[in-house]
Amino acid sequence: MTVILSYNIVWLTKFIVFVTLMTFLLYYCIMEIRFDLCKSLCHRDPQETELGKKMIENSIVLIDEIGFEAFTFKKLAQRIGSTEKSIYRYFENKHLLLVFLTSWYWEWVRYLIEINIKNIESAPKKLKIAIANLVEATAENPGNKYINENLLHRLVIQEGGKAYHITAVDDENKVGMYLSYKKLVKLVADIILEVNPKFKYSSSLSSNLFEMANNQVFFAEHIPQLSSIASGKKMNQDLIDMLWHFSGKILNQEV
Amino acid sequence: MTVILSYNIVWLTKFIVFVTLMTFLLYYCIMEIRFDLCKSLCHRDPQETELGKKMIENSIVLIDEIGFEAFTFKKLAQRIGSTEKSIYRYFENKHLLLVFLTSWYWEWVRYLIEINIKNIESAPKKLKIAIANLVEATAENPGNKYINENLLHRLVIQEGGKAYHITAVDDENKVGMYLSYKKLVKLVADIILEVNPKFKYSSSLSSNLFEMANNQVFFAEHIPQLSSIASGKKMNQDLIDMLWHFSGKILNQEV
DNA sequence: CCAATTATGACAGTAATACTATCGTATAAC
DNA sequence: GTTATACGATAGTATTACTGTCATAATTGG
Repeated sequence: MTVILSYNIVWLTKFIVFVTLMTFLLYYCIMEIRFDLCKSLCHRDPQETELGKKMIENSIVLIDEIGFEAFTFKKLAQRIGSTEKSIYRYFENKHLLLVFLTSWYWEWVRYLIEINIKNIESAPKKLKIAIANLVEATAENPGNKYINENLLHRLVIQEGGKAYHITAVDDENKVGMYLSYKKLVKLVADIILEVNPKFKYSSSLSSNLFEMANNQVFFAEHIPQLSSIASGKKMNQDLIDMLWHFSGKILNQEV
Repeated sequence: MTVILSYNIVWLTKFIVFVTLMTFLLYYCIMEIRFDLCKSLCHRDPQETELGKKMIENSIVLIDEIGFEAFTFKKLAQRIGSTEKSIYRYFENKHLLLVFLTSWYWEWVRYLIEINIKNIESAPKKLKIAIANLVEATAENPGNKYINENLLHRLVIQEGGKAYHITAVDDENKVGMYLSYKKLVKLVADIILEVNPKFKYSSSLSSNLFEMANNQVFFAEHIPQLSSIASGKKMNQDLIDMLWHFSGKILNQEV
């Protein structure tokens, strides 16, 4: 009897170890959120290979460190112990890598907003959640093992506009390269219309919330005279309050 | 008597010709508005020489044609029949040329707003004029013989953000490179405070008016799903109406 | 009006950038 | 066990973003 019991305990232990390992494995999988981005963005999807993930992970760090202008595929290759050519097999050029990164970021923000408003009835509450998420897309839970959302957000604040402020903007738009941003802006524009169905400028207010949020953080941190928000611990909350104040006034919603 | 009269007529004619010529000369001088920009922006002030003016005039056209990324001093030199080296004697690099051009533009907008609100008493009217001027800085009167303000405005809409979205933003800010933009934002922020002295976010609303105006034009023309404004003949008026509507709501001013 | 200074053009040169091409090997797929 | 493919290694090219030198033209000062 004691022998059988001890056998059972051994198997139970083994089972528990197995379940724990599977949980970690599952967690590992969940921790690697993958987004279906526009096919034109890359030759090969970097989310599907180890090398590709290394490129994503380290390009974010490197661009954040030295800025997009100084960033080159050669430097990235050196950092991940690969070659320029291998990176070119994934991305046609560094500009498309930037569009990939910003698209991934906007997908991530949309994903966050969507899960957070899922069970919310009140439209103003939805808008409040959307604003909070677009300002602090990183704080709550890290969504990905190899993508540092905090850094990525900083990157989008610093370099995001360069993704579409280019000569070929019309061609790139035609093949759907800015779809992630458009879908996000539409999501929030629809919430805005829920709050005030008669409002004429839902798309402009929506896109301006995103642009203004990032811009005001940039100003607060680098050209403070251009912003009423001060950088520091309270910055994000102050920014959320301001965006919410503006939206409330514009949409005739008393808060 | 007739002889004396005819003599008088000859002198009168000469006088008229002289006055006309002087008027043209004066007009010529007025047509070349010069702004005192930050000394760090250029080695030699291009506004003071023929070659420098050629650089300004043609860099605007060239950047508008091929985009800032593809723009090089070599191409500009070829276009004006000069050499790379000569351009480097005026500007350290193409980035500083861009900062120079955008600064000139912001000085020009501030100049326009200031002369147009000079004799206005009502603060809301001042704000309305400011908004109209920041959207249509070009329409009324061309301010400069060698600078095409229309093109320059398009350039600022397309490439303006790149002037400060750089790694060295803090250093450049320290030496006063963005002073023109700061002064303009301050001018409008003060008008906003005149409209509503209790308003907490005057700087942010002011900078956002400028950023939003340019951004929404860019979206309207290139990624229309991101804007409620449609490109075309009515675009500018629609944009003015929207900015005025937003400002009015935010500042509790019924329009 | 001449001397001195300064601005420009002509030409050369360099390190880095933004790619493209070829080839051998390792690895995964069928 | 062959075949496809992914990757690394190496080489090469046109262009970019500058810097340096020198002769000449234009402007300024006395």
